[in-house]
Formats: sequence, structure tokens, C-alpha cells
Amino acid sequence: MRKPEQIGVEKVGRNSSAIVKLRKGLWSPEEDEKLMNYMLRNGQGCWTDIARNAGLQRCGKSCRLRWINYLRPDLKRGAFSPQEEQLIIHLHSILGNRWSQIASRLPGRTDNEIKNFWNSTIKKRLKVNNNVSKNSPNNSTDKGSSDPSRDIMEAAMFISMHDHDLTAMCMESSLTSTTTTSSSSMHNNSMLMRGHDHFGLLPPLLQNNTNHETNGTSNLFNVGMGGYDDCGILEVPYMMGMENDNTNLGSGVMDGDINANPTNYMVDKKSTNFNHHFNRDVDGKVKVEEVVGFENHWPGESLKMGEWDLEGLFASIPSLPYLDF
DNA sequence: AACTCTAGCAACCGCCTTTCA
DNA sequence: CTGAAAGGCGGTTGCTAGAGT
Repeated sequence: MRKPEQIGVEKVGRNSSAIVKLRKGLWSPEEDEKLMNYMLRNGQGCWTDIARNAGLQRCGKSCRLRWINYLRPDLKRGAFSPQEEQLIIHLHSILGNRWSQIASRLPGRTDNEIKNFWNSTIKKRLKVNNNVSKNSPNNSTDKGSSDPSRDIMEAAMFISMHDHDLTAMCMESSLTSTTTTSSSSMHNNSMLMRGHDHFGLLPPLLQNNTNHETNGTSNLFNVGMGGYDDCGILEVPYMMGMENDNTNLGSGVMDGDINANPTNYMVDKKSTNFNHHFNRDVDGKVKVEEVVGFENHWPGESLKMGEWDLEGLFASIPSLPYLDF
């Protein structure tokens, strides 16, 4: 909480030379009421005008933040449900710290709330888990917790922290877990659960849920986001609408079983012209700056995350859940 | 009861992008 | 076209309340 009586100075309005004294710090109930009343009567507009017209000695930014994070009528207060918690972890495994993107998938939750939750709760839990698994050799043969959702969460967090190449798959596996409650059913649909831990990175809890084996072709899971369809075929969305070439939008289907023959998978990936799909837009310009993991294995293809079309991404993954309450 | 520690969270900061005069 | 303002976002700070000692 901030000290309530800080005063700042700010110019107000594009053409205004007016200098007003602005309050900082905690919002008083009176300020909340003013802003709430104004917003309900007039709706959203220019925040600087809102601040002025509502009679608030606050900057527009501050009003916006207060409204979005606290006053909005559709906000859901209170603790995160287990489903929300899982979804946050899932989404974070793909999106990273894009809190607003994550929040847009959780109705009634704000990016700030989710960010705080992640930083205060989930991160800490991960740290504890890491320490436990480091310090306890017995955990390598851990049979897993009795709570499969917890296993998945831990796995997701572990992978998210240790290997970004795997996070996408973890996301996929985790998504499955949101619609199924038993770990056995997870084996059926999820890439991660069906795949092998070629990296030897999966935590014991997750290894317990996989047909774990190791071999020398460890990097073959670098496919970005994807999963198995009903036939067990690996389906890889074309990096989520990263390219603007509408004729190529959709999902590419990799034939072959990557578990059985990962090398073929790599060949198939190339043969479906992923290079084109992933990093070039309609004009042929390099569009995507970096795709997590790819650069390690496709030298010369400089793909980056910054310009992903996330809506396209979500659109191309029908199983990605919204929480709808 | 007094003090310390820490989790939770509201709000600010600073940077980047978008909009507009 | 350009520069300034506004909007948006992620990172960070620092206060409060409650638990622990």
C-alpha cells in the first residue's frame, strides 16, 4: 500500500498547458466512489478527461489502473480456484510473462492480480519443489502425488523454468488435465504424457506419468505448440498465425509417430515447409524474430517470439480453454 | 505483549506502442 | 510527417495484516 497523500504535478490533456496537482498513493473511498459513479454514468473514454471530469486529482493512468484492477463491476474477487491456478500455469508455460494475455483468458481476473499470484505463490512453490527434488535423491523414484493436477502443475512449472523448448508440450499436456481428472486419461491425448523425456529433465512426478526413456535424440521435441489428435498423430499449429499467408493458415499434421521415430519427425517438419510458415509474412519479410528452441536446431533461421499473433495462436488451438464462470 | 518476519497485493515506474493534432 | 500525449503492459516497490517467536 502506498502513502495516501503524495502529491505530484502533471500537465493535463493534449492541448492543455494546465498544471494540476495530482494525488498519488492509496485511493480513498471517496475517490473510488467518484470514479465508479463517473464510469457507470459515462463509460470509458479518455482517461485524462475522466480523471478531470470526475473531479479526481489523479492522473489518467492512475484512474485507468484503479478501474481495471479494482473498481470494474465484472471483477471477481477472492482466491484463485484450482482450475484458474492450473490455467494460469498452462498459459504461462506458453505465453511467459504476458500477463494481460493470460488475464484475457480468465474472466474477472486482472493481469495485476495474476502477476501477483504468480510471483508470490506459484514461483515460491516451484522454488520449494526444486529444492526438495534436489535435496532428496529418493524423489527420483517418486511415485507422484495423489493429486494429478498438482503433478501437472509441478511439471509445467519445472519445464517452464528449465526448458522453454518443452513448455509448449507441457501446456498441451496440461490442457488435457483441465478436462480430465485422472492421470490415466491424460496419457491418451497429451503429447507430453505420450512422449519421452529425451531431455532427462522431467521431474520425477512427471516422469512417473510418462513412458520415460532416454536416447540420444533429445532435441526432437522442439516443435512449439502441438499435440496429438485422436489418431495419435502429432498436430502442430503453424505457429499460431504468425504468418499472414491465409492460404497456409491452419494446422500441419505430422505423420508418423515421433515416439517411435523421432528422426522422421524432424524430416517431416522440414517437408511441410515450416521455414516458410514460421518466419515469413506475406511480403516474404522475416516476421517472427525467434521461436523458442528452434534456433538451437535450425541454424540460420532466426525466429523470435516478439511478433506472434496470439489471437491466431489461440484460434489454432481449439482445445485451449477459457475459464467461463 | 512486543517484536520480527513474511505473504499478499495495491499502486507506481518506466518503457514501448498507438493515436492524434 | 512529426512530435507529444495517451494507452497499455510488465516489473518493481513498499505497505499492511497476520503468523511466528
